[in-house]
Amino acid sequence: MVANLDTVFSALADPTRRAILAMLLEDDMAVTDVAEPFQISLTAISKHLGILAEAGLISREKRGRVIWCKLEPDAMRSASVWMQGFGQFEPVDLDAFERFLEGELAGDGTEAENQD
Amino acid sequence: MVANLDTVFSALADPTRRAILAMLLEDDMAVTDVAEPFQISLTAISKHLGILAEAGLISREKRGRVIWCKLEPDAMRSASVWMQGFGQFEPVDLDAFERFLEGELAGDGTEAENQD
DNA sequence: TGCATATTCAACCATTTGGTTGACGATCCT
DNA sequence: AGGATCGTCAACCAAATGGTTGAATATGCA
Repeated sequence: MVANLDTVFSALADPTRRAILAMLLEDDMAVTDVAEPFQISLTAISKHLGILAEAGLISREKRGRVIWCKLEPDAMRSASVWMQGFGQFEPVDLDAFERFLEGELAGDGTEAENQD
Repeated sequence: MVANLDTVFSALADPTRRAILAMLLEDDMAVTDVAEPFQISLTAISKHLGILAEAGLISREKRGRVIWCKLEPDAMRSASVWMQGFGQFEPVDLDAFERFLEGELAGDGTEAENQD
């Protein structure tokens, strides 16, 4: 599975997929359970999981009837390295991260401001 | 200009736009000069620059006939913070960054490997 | 065996995306 | 004023994206 910047960034560009990653940060989950909080069909979630797996951001393992989805945080490394070339971002600020996650899960787009 | 994760990540998902950002890392550039190394039309480049500006990743300033494009690296901070919540990535590895940039500018998709 | 559950597949649809071309407004230069 | 240059606009197009529904496959359970 090749994780190139195209597939990683475009996988991360969708809010549903980012929310799924945030959920998987807590624990591994079955496809059905991943789908539970969303309003869209199970098929749509299955497609999102396929895109995340294609990007290397998650892995899927079938045990019995159930496919377990697991976060693969390493896949973000290439993207992270690329971005850090553009500036030294402050060391991880977990409070800021919590706020972002909350904004993400709340589903609106009010995460950050930036001048132009 | 609001820089939310949707617009930032989807702006970064396109290789032409990432190449433009890498060029602007060297110096501010006029639209025509940004377009020069690419095979696509000036109009297409202009649209890419609009998307980058909309995401807050660059700013544009008109001086005379010429519109100068400037990197705004701060816009990546929200995305960087989000990603770092998924794992502690090693401190900036400039050699790795050079390799990524070269891969990007060469235009093929061989930047990184990742298991699945 | 037979039914229920878990997940994907196939076909379809509307919208977005990345590109094109031709015309246009704005600015510089002589 | 008139021509060349810089950049965007408008209209169009093909392909990709994110969603749907209905059917199919695979597994667990009684």
